[in-house]
Amino acid sequence: MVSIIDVARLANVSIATASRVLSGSSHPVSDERRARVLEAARTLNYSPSALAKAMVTGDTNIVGVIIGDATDPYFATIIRGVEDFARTQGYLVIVCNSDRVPAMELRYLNTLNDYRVDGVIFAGGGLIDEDYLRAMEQILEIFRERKAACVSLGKHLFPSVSVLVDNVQVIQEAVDYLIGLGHSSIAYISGPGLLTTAELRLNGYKMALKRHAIEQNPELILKGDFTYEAGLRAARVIDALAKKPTAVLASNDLMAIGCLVGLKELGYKIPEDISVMGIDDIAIAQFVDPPLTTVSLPLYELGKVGMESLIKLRYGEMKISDTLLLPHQLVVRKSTAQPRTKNQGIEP
Amino acid sequence: MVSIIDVARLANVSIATASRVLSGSSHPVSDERRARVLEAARTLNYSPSALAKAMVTGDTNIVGVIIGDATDPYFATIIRGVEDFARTQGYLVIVCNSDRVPAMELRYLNTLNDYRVDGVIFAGGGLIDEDYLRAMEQILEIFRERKAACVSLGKHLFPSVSVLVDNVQVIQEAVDYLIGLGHSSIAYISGPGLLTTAELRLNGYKMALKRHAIEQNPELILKGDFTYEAGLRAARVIDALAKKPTAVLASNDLMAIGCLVGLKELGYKIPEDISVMGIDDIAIAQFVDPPLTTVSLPLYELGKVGMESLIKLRYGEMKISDTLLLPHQLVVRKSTAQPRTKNQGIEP
DNA sequence: TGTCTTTTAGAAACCGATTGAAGCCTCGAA
DNA sequence: TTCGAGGCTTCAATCGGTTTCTAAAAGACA
Repeated sequence: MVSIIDVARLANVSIATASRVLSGSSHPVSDERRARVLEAARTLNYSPSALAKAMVTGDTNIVGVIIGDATDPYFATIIRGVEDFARTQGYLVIVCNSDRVPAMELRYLNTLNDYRVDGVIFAGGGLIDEDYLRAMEQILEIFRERKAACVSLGKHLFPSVSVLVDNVQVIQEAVDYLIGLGHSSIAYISGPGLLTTAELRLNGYKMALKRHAIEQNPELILKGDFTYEAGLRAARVIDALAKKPTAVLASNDLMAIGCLVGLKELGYKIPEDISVMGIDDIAIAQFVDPPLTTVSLPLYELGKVGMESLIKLRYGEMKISDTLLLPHQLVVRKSTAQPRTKNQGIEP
Repeated sequence: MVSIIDVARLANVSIATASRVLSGSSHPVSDERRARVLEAARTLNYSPSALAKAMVTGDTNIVGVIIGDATDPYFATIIRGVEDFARTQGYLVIVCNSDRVPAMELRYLNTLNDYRVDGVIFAGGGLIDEDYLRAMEQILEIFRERKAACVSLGKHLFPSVSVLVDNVQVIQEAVDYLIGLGHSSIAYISGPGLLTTAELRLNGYKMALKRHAIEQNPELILKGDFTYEAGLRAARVIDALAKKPTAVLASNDLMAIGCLVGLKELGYKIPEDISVMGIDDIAIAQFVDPPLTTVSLPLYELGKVGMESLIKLRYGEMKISDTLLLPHQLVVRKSTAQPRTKNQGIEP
């Protein structure tokens, strides 16, 4: 591999001079020597070692992104946002699929620290787990000492810049919309209990019902895990219910779609027999039949702004305690409608 | 940041000894000193610099993956396969969204080379472009000199280990299946012309027709670009045709789904009025209505085997000229059926 | 001509590891 | 007593850059 030494030798200048020309230093170099260095670099096909540079300057221009699963459109869109912005700023992105397993996240974080990444972005909601949090705070302390940035795109229980959507509000608007349509028996498919996102969204559901003075029915709160299959299972549970709801709100689109497909297979007409609604507005949502009513979250933007915040945090233009809130929007499609008979779900 | 020097000092041993126990060298170290080093590393919260290590050993344990777009389920699945296997082998994965723009790919490759990645994986088909190829071969020559591996998951026109599916065969089986159903007027939505994958698939279509002695109708070959929107447009073109086909084969699922949705909007019943079929079997394919008949490609496996090959290539267990062929499988769902009236599409 | 700036060049330290070669004990054999 | 062999340790070179600090050359001015 050709090094800066070879370039310097060929150009007949010192290593220092070669470095200054090649790295765009502000230190003055005569035009004549500058040209010689550039010429030498070109003929030798010189490629400066980013590793060596990182060792001395202290920053790698690499960031890590911890996601649940790249095949989940939710995370895929976030990644794209992160990477697009990272590229424009000269950063490279390492993607880490943790499947939301605490031990996996911690292992990744240690490895990323070994590589001295300039920062880490946590996509998706935070894990609620004592041991995890303790370990997390310890490793993040090391990051902080290194002045590596920590950004999370969702509520996390450790210190980090947060780029958020108002999850409680998101669900409340969804429930408001369904109630506005005339529904009062609304099933809810929740996310996994140990995720902040799931907890917030469930709270939103409960608060919205309370605000409308609708009594909570524990039977209508179904446990899910944000996967398509969970939605399918929920459909079967709903089908087996004595008093069926007139609408189902899933806490993410993947489950909503699973539920929609499951209900259709069981003979329900959507939205005539039952309305189905999701959250997120992933790309698939518009392709299913009927197209899914949902709340659009700024997934791509979340990634982009997250990456932007990471850089600002590094340059001292933001504080670790800063929080950004991004807007969401209700998207009405065809999977929701007025209930066939008013209150049909409540009165047996 | 605490370095190995600090650990050595605290353990009261030389740096060399500290390095030997910390890096798992085979060089003998007495149990007593070994224990002291381990203890010191733990109390200091020592995190070995992977950068420094990479500088001296020459390998970074980082690989780059060049994809079109992370939000395309096709690439997302491949990435997941790559990353899952990479992790088990101690590699980190840098994801590069090139949108298949030649200049973007080249830029990424240069950057990845600056970081001295151990190898690069090209996901998806190769670009057909003279200038691109020339530049590509030049930069890949540098990779080769560094003994960095180059693997492509699809046919590329530069030297690399290839992990492939038989694209021609895939399409032929799809066409065979449609013809077996009784179709003889089959529209085809192609991919972008400058992609090997698109070219191969189109050839497969033409060869299959020829084999069945069906005359090619240029009107039925529609230009697409592998996006959902291209499928929508194709639906409108088909609708405007005087002699309508009885089946549409899209060269990927995204376009098939676009076409399916588009045709439904135009009032066609699928599959009664017209059969629609895709290629890839991305996850969405089973959620659309009707579920899409397609050919399942081993996307995850492609990524996994690709990463595996990269490592084998590095260790001399494979040659750059090696090619692996992975199996595909026809998946019949509900979007295809016998044509309503035999030969309706051919006789006006 | 001598002195004082201003430019520009280069020598050398440093980032944090790995590793080949050399050195030091200790023990057993001659 | 001397020598050789093994087992551990350590020294120091190395990877490929950046940057501080010193110094030389050139120009300005009296």
